[in-house]
Amino acid sequence: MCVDTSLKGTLHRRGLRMTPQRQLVLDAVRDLGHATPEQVCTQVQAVAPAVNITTVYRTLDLLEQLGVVQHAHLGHGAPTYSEHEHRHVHLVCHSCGKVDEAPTELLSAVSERTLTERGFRLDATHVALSGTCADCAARREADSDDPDADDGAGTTETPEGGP
Amino acid sequence: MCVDTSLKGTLHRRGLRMTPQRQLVLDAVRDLGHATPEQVCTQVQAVAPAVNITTVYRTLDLLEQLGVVQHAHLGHGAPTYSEHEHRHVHLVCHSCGKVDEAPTELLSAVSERTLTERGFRLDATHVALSGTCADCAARREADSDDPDADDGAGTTETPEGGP
DNA sequence: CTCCTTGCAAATGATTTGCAAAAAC
DNA sequence: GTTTTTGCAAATCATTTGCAAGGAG
Repeated sequence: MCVDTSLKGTLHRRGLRMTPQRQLVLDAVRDLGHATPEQVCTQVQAVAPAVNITTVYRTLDLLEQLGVVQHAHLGHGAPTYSEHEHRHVHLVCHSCGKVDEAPTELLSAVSERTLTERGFRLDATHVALSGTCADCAARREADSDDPDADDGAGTTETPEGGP
Repeated sequence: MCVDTSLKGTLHRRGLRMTPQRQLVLDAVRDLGHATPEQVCTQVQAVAPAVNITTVYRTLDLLEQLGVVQHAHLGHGAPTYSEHEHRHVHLVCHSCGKVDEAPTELLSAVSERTLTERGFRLDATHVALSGTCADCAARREADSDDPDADDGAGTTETPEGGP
């Protein structure tokens, strides 16, 4: 093997240092699949309570620069981190917040089209597709035909029609 | 039958009141196409400097509940608001931050597929597709063609504007 | 006149930064 | 021993909230 894929090797090649915190953060990201910095921190602190959230933020940043992890924006505020190898498209339900994953090839046709028509190179892994998951769609349909009651602030009525 | 589409009418139907601030915020959203609360605020304050950003946030929230505007998450932190009628898919360059728009039908095939395969109802208007725009792709290619290994750690380049 | 809205200031929540102590090499 | 990393606390940024004054119906 010419290329050392271990975290230690990747760090050393850049003159950076291996620390338990860095390994823990990477483990947490791998473990959680896709997680916010806070979730990663919680996971890390389950093993090493002394680890500060600041370190988690810094380490996630570093690991991303190293190409070991990547982040995606799921719609609301929090970015989520996952392994760089673990490429997928996120499907986020904006009703219940559930995050599902789909293969990146789901968007390959779209990707081709944006490239051809606009020269826009779509990055499927950073994409979060918003919508309503099956469960929530069923719940809504059963409840009433309310096409877009976002957070149900008390108003049951939405007079908007089609264009 | 005759649905009053004016802001005043929409408000009155709910027992809410028409104010100059509300009209200004709506005008700004329409004017800007897709804008963050801060950008909306700046636009509004160009006409009425006394309007507070708090009011802008509250008004955008209200207008969204009324179905008059909607927000989309473009990837980084700031949500952007646009008219509900003005439905489009956002194409965000995560290198230069430029926002382009595409017709929603760009995702119709994907939408159908997620619905059939998973019961997931895609909301194309809340979607922001991330990628690299034509200009930035050209710039990168000229620099060096390294599509997968997103190094950039030691280089002078900062791919994301950063908060 | 009554209740909705606004503006201000302070609270909140997430992320960042400066710096001295601790750890890695 | 030298340089990188960490932990803490304070700073920052965007957004929200409480409350009294102001404005719409």
